[in-house]
Amino acid sequence: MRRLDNGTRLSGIIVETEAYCGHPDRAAHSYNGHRSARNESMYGEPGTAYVYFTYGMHHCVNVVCGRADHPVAVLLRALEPDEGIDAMRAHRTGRSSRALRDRDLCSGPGKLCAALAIDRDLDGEDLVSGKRLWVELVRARAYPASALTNAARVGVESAGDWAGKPLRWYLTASGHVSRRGTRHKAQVTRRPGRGGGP
DNA sequence: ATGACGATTTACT
DNA sequence: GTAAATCGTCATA
Repeated sequence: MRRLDNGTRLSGIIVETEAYCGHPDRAAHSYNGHRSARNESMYGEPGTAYVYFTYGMHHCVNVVCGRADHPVAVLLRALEPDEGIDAMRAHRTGRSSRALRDRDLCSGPGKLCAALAIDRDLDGEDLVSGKRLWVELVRARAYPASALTNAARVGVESAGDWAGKPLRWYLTASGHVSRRGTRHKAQVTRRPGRGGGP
């Protein structure tokens, strides 16, 4: 993923994602066909950015993957910082003067948005041909399916049957994923289906 | 108009 | 481990 922020280039390799599967997915903002000004971009063309604001202080960014009017999207949960690391650190440094390590800059959906200066102003951006924020295929051959871990999504405990579905994907060996150091339920490494995986 | 609640992060015990 | 921070959105009145 790359960002051009007032002339500063910020980029990172996507190492963790989660899928949100539209109408039937109780954890998705588009559950049961919910549609409002907030999530309108989920109903856009595939490749559209869906950026939302949550908990009164954080932004999260998704890549819309379903056809127009099919509100399916993939949440970007972590990046391995690449370009513009100093600028990312500056964006992430809040009150604490303690310097963050590289692996803490983008290891969460809210963190990566702060690091790349992503907010609602970028909601609806075309991530294929956008000039401010876009996704490129990089180093694709370096990661065989066996390098991926497939697990339950984070923060969707109240989503009933959908809470436990293995829709989170991350590079097993990456030191840049979210929730390091916390134990989670049994994870199953699987071969991704068509279009699956980060 | 009012109240509850987040696809989270951070600080603190 | 638990709790606070902080506000747009949505359901209810």
